[in-house]
Amino acid sequence: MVRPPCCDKEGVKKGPWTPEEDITLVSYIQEHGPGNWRAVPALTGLQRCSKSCRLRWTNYLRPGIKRGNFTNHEEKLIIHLQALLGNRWAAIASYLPERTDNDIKNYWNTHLKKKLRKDGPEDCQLGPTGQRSTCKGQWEKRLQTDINLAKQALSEALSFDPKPNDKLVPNSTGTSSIGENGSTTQSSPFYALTTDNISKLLEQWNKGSTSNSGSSSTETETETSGSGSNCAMSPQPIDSVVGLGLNFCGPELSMFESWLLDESTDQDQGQFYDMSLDFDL
DNA sequence: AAGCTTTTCAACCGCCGTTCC
DNA sequence: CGGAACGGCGGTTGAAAAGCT
Repeated sequence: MVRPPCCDKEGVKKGPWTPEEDITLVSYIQEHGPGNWRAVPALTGLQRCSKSCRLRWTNYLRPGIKRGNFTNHEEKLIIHLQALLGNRWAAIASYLPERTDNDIKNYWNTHLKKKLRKDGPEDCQLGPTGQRSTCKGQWEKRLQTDINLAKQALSEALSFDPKPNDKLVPNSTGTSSIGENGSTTQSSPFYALTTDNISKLLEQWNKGSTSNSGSSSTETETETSGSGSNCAMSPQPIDSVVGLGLNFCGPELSMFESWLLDESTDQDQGQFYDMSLDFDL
């Protein structure tokens, strides 16, 4: 049985929001806070469905949203995160608190996809095993495949006992972590890629790039400190990189970190692919 | 200047997982 | 426990703006 659309009622307005509607919604949320969206239309008198209200708030009216051009830094962050997480825009957006998932999604679809396609021939020449593959798939999709492979492998290797001298630093989820300086604290060839670790990586990168990335002269990275509140990479728990709680026993951190953070990713991507298949479990 | 095409992005749609009753 | 409702997410659409001829 197919549930009828939530807004499939008479008298429910669709289309662009008017300033008056925005004011009504903002006033309500200022008073009651966001949440309980189903009550919003009734309590505000807005002729909108609850979903529409929530969307308008989260994508447009919510304070702290940065609009306008994406900085070079943000762009690279999105590209890296998209490669890691796939089209999980909400997860990606959790690393760019000033951007909405919708914004990031739009930016990806309108700018970055095109950009990557343009750069495609180089990016897509080598597949994970080094052989040529079609550019159509794009390297980030193959990465996802690799992650899935790793997930499968991990489930088979659950009984794997770390060697005593594997200096993995367990975190709350029982996986390893990155040291405070952002570098790996262990020399083990295995490194558990967790949300926590990515957060730290990105945090490091953020710090580093604020001082040296400034390739975009029109918009500096200092924008991110504008609000000062939640613009630090909030490690708001996103789903594990590979979802489903997989702790990705992937390539050595230094390699992965290079791949993730390096400005020129081409070379490292290839290396990363090679490595992703090297740890044959 | 006008008409056509392309690009952008706000908003909608539908699915899915979670919560509530 | 099961069904309904809700909230959240990703994909898609379409109107407006921008660019091009």
